[in-house]
Amino acid sequence: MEPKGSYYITTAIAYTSGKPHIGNVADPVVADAIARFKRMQGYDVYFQTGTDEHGKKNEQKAQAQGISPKEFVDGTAAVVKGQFDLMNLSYDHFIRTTDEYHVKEVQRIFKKLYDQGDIYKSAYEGLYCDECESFLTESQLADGKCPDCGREPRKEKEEAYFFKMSNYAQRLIDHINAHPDFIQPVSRRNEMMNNFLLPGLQDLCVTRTSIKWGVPVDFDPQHVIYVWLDALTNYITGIGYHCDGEHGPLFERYWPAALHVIGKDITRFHTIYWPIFLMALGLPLPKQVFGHPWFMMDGGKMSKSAGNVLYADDMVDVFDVDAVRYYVLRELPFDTDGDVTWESVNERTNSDLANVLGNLVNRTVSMVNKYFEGNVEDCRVEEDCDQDLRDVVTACRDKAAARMDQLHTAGALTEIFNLFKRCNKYIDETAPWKLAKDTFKYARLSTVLYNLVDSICTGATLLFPFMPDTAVSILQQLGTVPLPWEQLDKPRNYPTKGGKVTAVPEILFQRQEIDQVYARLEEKYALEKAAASAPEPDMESRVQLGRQLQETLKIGIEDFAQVDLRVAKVVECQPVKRAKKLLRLSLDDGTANLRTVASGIAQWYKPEDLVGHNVILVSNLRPAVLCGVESQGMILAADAGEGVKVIFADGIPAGSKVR
RNA sequence: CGCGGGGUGGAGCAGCUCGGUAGCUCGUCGGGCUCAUAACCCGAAGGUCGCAGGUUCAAAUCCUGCCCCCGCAACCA
Repeated sequence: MEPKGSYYITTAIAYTSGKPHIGNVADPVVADAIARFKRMQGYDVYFQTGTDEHGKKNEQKAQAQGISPKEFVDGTAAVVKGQFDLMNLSYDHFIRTTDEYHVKEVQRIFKKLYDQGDIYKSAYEGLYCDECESFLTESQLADGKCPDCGREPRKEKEEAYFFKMSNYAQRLIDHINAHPDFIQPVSRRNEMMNNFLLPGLQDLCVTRTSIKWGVPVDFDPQHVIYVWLDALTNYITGIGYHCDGEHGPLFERYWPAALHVIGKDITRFHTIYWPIFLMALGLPLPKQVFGHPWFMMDGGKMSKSAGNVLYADDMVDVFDVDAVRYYVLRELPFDTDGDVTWESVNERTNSDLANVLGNLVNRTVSMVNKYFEGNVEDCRVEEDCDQDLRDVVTACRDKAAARMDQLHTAGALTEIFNLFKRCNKYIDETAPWKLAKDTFKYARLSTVLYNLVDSICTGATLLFPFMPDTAVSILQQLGTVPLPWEQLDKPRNYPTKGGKVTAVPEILFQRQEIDQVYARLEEKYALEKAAASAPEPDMESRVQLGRQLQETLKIGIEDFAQVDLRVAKVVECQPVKRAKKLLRLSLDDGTANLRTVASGIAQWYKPEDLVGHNVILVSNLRPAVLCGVESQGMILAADAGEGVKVIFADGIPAGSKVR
């Protein structure tokens, strides 16, 4: 494949104040799909993401937890990285603004800009809240009071360094006018021009003295470099920029960046301040900045306080990584904010992934096995509709690429799914099951299945940048590997003789009813809540427990094997009359008959707490009569300090043997 | 008059830069098929394109006015 040049793509670095939600992982996911697509096309791609770790908020949160800021951000950076990795991101470098090389370089950049007169020392004047130790803007005020603590702010002056934006404003305006694609989508460009550039750019305050957790100005250490000069520069420090001009090889190879993918709220910083910083450093500007819109939930902005936050890991738990990636790439709107709901995620997963794609692969593999024992061969017995199918398939690559060039991941996915839909239609048109009834038509039948498998290979390869695991799984089932880019606009890439599909089709995405989705969520939240409320035993009790365990009689595996443990579902539950402690449970133990068990847990559980849950049953215990109830077994529970906790086995089918 | 974005069949969106048959997905209804994950394929119903004016042979699209919703603080892309 011919090399097509370098392509450096970055996401905004994530602020490490807590666990990122689905909106926060949206831009890395979009960037990942673009990066993977460009790689597939033969570009020399470098993909960087990371975390922004300095600032007051982290300082405060660390203090509240009684740990150092670094300890705090080490923890949250790991959480962020965990979520990113969960989403299967193919970044080449994960930068942290606390990385030493970054900190050092930020200091050098600051010094350089100061020495050349772009940064000057002055005083920041504004409303200051003593309680919160922070400056407030007019728009932040709630009834003239501090929005956090409700106190009256006072006028305050703070010594600070400023960046002289006016030096470069006109150059930037000219650049934006000369490069209409620089800011995407265009609506953002108008906003920047009308609001900030044309009215006259204010100088930007680039240091604070009220913050300690940050990069200190090395020649004036009571000043800490404020967020933008620290955070934005990650895009160059991460690939080895050096102020003295002795850049690392990556910098020479990849700068200027092809694309910064960011959320729309920080468009201003990426399309005004960042380009100006770069001009001041004498560096070329990134080619494009994409300020994507947001996911809304229930029509409002996602926020923890409103309780309408969706987290990637929850979504991955209920659906699947690739389903979540698909949803983000398919539904994250390009120009205006869009809603995300569990219903819509479920709908997309069912209709596009399970029905259209999953079922297509499934029925194709099944038919190849059923009619040809897994062997695919192109007998070239063609009919008219074959060419139409091929036209759609071979045109798909360039259509998808065109959409990707516009950064429309949704559009590209629509093109790819049109290919899969065309395949489903082709099956209907050719009706292989009818051909199979006539021995004379086997050559035609074979051709039809070949065309199908061949088409799906092309579709699956194109799908790879968006849903890597799924693409690979499909290709594996078809007994092949991803195709090279330059083959994708041609038919018959699948080996025309001797191709073989897997013997048993694998379900790619399982359909779920929305009730099941909610049930799984509730279960998950309940488990998390229980886990969070379970206190960790202290050291003393750990030692004591260790002694107890040593003293208990050792038994052999054969002894344990005599106990038959089974998962059973509680179908009914009521208190036992005349008994304070007993509940009478009716259990489905996987047999045709319900089993009655009396359990001494009435103090800790109400009947409705148990019904519908699965528990673990000792099924071969000799029956006993308790308070007039014949108990045919017992269920497992743990003495958990104050109370007793039943051991649930939800999600495991009734009757399963525990061992 | 702070700035910006939006209002298109039941739901969610595209179309608007460069006026000319109103498109997609889901849902609903009817039909087909049985290889397949109750799936797949075909067809139908359903829209005064927020309201009122204007420009034009022609406006969802351009212009003006008005109404409504949402961002521009905080945890947050």
